[in-house]
Amino acid sequence: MQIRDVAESAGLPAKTIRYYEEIGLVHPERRENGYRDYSDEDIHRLRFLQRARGLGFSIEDCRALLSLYDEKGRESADVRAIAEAHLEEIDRKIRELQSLRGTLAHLVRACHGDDRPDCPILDDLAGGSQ
Amino acid sequence: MQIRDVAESAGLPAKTIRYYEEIGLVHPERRENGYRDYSDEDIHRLRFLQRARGLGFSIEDCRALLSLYDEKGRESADVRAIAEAHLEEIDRKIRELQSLRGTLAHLVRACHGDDRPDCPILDDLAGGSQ
DNA sequence: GATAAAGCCTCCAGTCACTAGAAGGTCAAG
DNA sequence: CTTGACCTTCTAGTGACTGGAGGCTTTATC
Repeated sequence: MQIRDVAESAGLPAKTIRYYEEIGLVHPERRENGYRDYSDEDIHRLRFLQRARGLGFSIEDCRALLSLYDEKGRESADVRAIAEAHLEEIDRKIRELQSLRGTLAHLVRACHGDDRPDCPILDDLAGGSQ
Repeated sequence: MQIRDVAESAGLPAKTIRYYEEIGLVHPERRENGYRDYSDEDIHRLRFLQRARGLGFSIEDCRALLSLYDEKGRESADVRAIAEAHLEEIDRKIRELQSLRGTLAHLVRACHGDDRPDCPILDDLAGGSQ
């Protein structure tokens, strides 16, 4: 299968697929004319990547997950550890964003938002916690 | 004031302060020896940047906010518009992360996480929604 | 006065995960 | 035989820094 069809079937842009090859996540064959030729196995790996990236795993996480996937005798605990670390990271980000949201929402509420120049948002940014 | 002290007083690494100059957010004077010399005004702007970046505003948002800050006759509505757009962006990110969290937490719960090789996390990544 | 350490300068390269675009080869249809 | 849609490689750009090399200047110590 050539790159265009793989792109459609895996839900990834062709550029991205070439990039994944460059960093060693897939290794498609080449035809005589130099075109990439993807096996079912390659397509499978690309779908795996598409899903894992969609869940926010980093490329390095994906590399680790793929190698665990290749490994027949792996322990599910290893996979779970990666997923749990990622979950914690997500929780940390959510908490951070929520706290940020609180501060900003407070400032937006305080600003009258009309044609007058005085603005609590700028005032806070300029010297808030001094 | 020279860069080291500014860095401490604004809570930004010296490298970052030089970078902000490179992209035109501050314009410190130079001494005879070529060292940067920051005025109170410069330091003020850098603190402003540190706070705004801390609230997650992009550099371009910061540039806009600073120019509104400089502008005596600005309308607070302009500032509020930037802040509100940013708030929506934050809300969008929080929602996305929460949905992602749900999916991932579900997978982690389903995985027994022991020394056996079968693993619902990998199974899902490999062929989840087909 | 000599020297060493700390601090300043510029410039280049790297980060992450792509993405855009240029220049050129290949293939199928009309 | 030409057109147009593919494919290839290569380089450079994104955002917001960060690290490091190589080379001044200043400050502290002997």
